[in-house]
Amino acid sequence: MKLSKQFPLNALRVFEAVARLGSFTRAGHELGMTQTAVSYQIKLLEENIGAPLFLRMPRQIELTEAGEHLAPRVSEAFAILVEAMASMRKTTEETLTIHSTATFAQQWLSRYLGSFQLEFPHIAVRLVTSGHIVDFQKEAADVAIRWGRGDWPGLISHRIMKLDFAPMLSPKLAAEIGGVHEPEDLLKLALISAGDPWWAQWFAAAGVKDPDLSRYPKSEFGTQILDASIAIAGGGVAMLNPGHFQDDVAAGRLYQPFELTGSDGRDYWLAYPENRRNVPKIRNFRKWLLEKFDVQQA
Amino acid sequence: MKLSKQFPLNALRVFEAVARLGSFTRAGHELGMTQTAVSYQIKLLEENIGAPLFLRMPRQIELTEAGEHLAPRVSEAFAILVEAMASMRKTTEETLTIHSTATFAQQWLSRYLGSFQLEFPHIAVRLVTSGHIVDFQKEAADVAIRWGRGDWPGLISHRIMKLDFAPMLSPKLAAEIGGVHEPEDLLKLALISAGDPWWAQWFAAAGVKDPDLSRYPKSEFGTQILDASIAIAGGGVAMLNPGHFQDDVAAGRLYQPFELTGSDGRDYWLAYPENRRNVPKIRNFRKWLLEKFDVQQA
DNA sequence: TGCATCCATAAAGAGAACTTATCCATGAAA
DNA sequence: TTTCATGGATAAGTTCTCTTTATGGATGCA
Repeated sequence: MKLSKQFPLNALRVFEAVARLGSFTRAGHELGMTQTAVSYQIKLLEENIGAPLFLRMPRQIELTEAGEHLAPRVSEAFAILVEAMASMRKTTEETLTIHSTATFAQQWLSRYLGSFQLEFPHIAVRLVTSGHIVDFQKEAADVAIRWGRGDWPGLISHRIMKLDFAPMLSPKLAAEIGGVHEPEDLLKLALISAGDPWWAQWFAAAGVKDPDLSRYPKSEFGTQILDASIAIAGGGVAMLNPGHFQDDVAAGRLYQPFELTGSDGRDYWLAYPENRRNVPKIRNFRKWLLEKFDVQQA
Repeated sequence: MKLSKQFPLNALRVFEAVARLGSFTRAGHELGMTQTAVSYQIKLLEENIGAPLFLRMPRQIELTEAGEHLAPRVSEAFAILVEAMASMRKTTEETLTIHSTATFAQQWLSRYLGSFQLEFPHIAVRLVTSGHIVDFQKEAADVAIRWGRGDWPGLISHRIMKLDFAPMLSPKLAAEIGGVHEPEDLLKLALISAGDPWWAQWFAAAGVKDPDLSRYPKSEFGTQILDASIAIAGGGVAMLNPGHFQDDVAAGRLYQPFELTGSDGRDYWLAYPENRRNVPKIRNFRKWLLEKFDVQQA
């Protein structure tokens, strides 16, 4: 179906109002234009069709046969458009799409999102976890939780969590080797995702010279969640973000032998497009999230 | 349902084309506008909705979830509008509404209209007979057959038949009184619609002095058809337009004793609004009608 | 590496649509 | 009957949306 540029959409909109209100003047009033403009549009439409749509009586107008035929179809079509646009606006206003790293989603969001829903029951949340960094141009995302340096152009970023890391293992495994007292003790155990640069960085910070990490398998699992699962199962020592695994530590599933944490200068950030900072659902989410992390807000 | 002036109808039209063709450039081409204009309209719509409708990939675009949701509704609505307008145009282009006097409709149009339908099979004819003079402003009429002086402002008028009149009666009735030889003979018979000024006018033209028409009943029947029926039934002499009753004369039902006809300067005219003279159905009807009456055409 | 394709942006221009001012016709009220 | 209020039509001038022109950036293809 082709809709040429000269299809009189505006005139039809005006016609709909006039047909419904039975008056040029009233229609103009509703549409926020003068009676003259209404008259002009109706004339345009009548010329386009080639037949009068209204009978001009002294102090009133009446639909002609043609107008009587056209009116219901026009209002039906416009009703569909209005309804479609309304539902569109509603869903975009009321569903918040969060892109997040898998780890953050699982270890943090999944636990606390409930309180957000309670606080903002009319906002539906769609949580999308993806490995790659979100491009707001290309994905229908409202906000993203990323890690990095927070210097993304066009985005507003709030640091929500320091991304530091420390070795963690199951208390049982630690006991098996008579406890972990010195950083070097860790080298007796399997290092999970040993290829991760965080290992070398942490050992360097701990003053361990030449830990020879090359003798461990180089496999990497990509998400801390997996590393953590292995560690909890006693499969070795994982390099994890303590902030994410406080619960497991508290429950005795994981044990962090050293306070020392490493950091590569990258942290967790909440980010969203600068030009959408005032969209209510985004503002609400930002406020809620930053409060949870006790971040000073502007 | 209210459709405010800023409801983005144009943008929706553009959106429909883009969604269907999958390209700003192609949509612009179809709509007869540049890619830039399409881009502008889509952006407008996206701002109005508050969510992107297309994912901008390097060399292609893709509907977002939102766009995917909106597109079918929009095309449905526009399909209804297009269909309604098309059927509207079609019926107004293809049905010709003729307003006519009852006499002309019955005595002339009803007999010859068939040949018009044969010649223009795609034009449907609606024939409306009405006593009052048609106001093209107030009635959905395309053409009118009227009698008068042809000097109606805003209308184009073609004289199609002289409106003259002559006494007519049934041959049988004429024989009963030994034939009608002199105008005075008519006064022996009942004069139908004797109050009609045409009687006085005709007798004056015939040189009959003081016919004393007041002794006849003053009843008038309004249409020549009725007068004619009475005359055919032998109920008296009627003052009729010979042009309308040629067939009855030929068939021996009526008899016109004198060649002399009266006229009050008013004739039958085909009339239609000046500004619609080039509407095809009107042009076709005018040509056909004037040919039937051998009228010189411009 | 160069060319073609496709969309985005900025600035300037065109033209449709709107407003102001005025008129006309009619019905109701004085 | 005259006057006033209502509702629409018309003409001319103006506004402002939409469009185009010009340009740039990104990507895929040869």
